[in-house]
Amino acid sequence: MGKLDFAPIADTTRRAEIVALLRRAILTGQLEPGQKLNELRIAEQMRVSRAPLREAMRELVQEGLLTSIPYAGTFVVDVTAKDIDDAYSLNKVLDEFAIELTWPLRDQRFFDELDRRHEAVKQATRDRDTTRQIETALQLHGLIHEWADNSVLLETWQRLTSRLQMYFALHQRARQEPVPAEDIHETYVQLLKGADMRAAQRYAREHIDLDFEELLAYARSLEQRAPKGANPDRAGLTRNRPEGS
Amino acid sequence: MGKLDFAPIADTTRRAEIVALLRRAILTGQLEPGQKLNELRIAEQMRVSRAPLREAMRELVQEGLLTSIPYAGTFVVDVTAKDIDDAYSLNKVLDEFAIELTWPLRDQRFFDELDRRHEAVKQATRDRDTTRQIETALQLHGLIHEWADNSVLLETWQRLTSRLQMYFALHQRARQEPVPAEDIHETYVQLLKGADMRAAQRYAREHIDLDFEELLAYARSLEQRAPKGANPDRAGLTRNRPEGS
DNA sequence: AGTTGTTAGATTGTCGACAACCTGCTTCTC
DNA sequence: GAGAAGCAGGTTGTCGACAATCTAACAACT
Repeated sequence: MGKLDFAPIADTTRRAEIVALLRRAILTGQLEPGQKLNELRIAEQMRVSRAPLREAMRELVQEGLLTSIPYAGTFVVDVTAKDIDDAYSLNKVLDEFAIELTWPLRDQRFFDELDRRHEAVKQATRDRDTTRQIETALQLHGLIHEWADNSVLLETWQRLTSRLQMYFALHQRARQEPVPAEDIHETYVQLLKGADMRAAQRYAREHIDLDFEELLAYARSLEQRAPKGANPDRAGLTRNRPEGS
Repeated sequence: MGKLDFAPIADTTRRAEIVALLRRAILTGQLEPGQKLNELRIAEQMRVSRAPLREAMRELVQEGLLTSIPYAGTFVVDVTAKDIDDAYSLNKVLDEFAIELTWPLRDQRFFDELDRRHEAVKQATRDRDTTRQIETALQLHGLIHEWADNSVLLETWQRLTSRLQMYFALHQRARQEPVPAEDIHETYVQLLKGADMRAAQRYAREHIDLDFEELLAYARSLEQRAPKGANPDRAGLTRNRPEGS
């Protein structure tokens, strides 16, 4: 018999598809931060009952892309400069850790995949497809986390990435010019192929800092403006776990 | 007017209470890893409809305490030695980062809270209340993450902690003797009060390693045994995000 | 005997309707 | 006119029932 590994079959539940749809809408900025999600309206648009939609929203709440206030509504999380700062500083730590874990595991397949993803970024850049540019760049950076063979690290990084991607999309959408952005990943890729792990870690920090400053400045400028109407009044990020006693 | 900070009102939705109930059941080991959760049965026991129960389960799936296989069921995540190893190694990195962030923010209130939590651990130890012992010890360790003023770090640590607490509870439950455990946190607390940040970071690593080795050995011994019946056949931790194209 | 098709039972996924709740407006009172 | 009480509309939370799917047991066939 042919010894072939079949991929697990796709999730064919409405819930899973709704999650994918909503996530994409949030990450690409089609749903703006702070915006309220009307269950009835969305359910009708998707031709779906509210039950699977609500379950999907619960998942995204836990994923950190939505916030929920009982009996008031579910909203797209709103971006604060501090959130971005927090996410980035943690991201640096995770990157350093990922490089450390990945380093001894690098092989030919790793280098090939690295090149492949790097090429995808360059392609998106040539196409001036900014959304895809963000997506591919994050996938390139994600390789070290996938390769590190630490499921908890990967999961954590993916959560972080979701939010970062949202911020990036928001940023891009605000700027008129679509960020041509030369190939700023070349050095990063080369260092990952090289022999000096410390150098790679150091560069990961500095490189990330680069486009980060710009993003942070933008976030700060956003907060100067008056809070928009759809803003939930006190919907901070403070998840209250009733853990007491 | 009296300037008084009122605590936010409690979540009075069934969903939130169900989440709390289930989480506690999982974290204390009342629900065993790999066990299947029958929706109808649980809903009847809680005198609740399946809708809020399912939403609650979706949250816990995203929280990493449950895994779901469409049309097959939702199960308590099963513990592998590798998971524990992964969680711990990441935890070390996070601890180091948390200490770094917290260090300049330490003040009298921090020290007071540190002592308070330390006292809680000692009390639980005197009471021989192993479950509470785990809970309070994790709360003591959590202080640096709460104090670090980085919401993303805190959230990440809480996710990690949930799973670690589950592992600990499983471990404790398996051992007959309830781990009297002297005051192994004394040095840790003293170092956090001291002036040498590096020393505190170093000790956090080593100290954690201490009880970790024992836990890891237990996890490995678990994997020697044949897989139990209620085990979902191929329910790996691979969350598949259909992100493609 | 081993494999394949069928069927009954149980469980999960989804739906439409009702109840609880919040919001804004109107009305009433002073 | 200002403020409180009450009503109407809309939205979220919950419920019970139905549809889709899986599992296991049994029958039929090679």
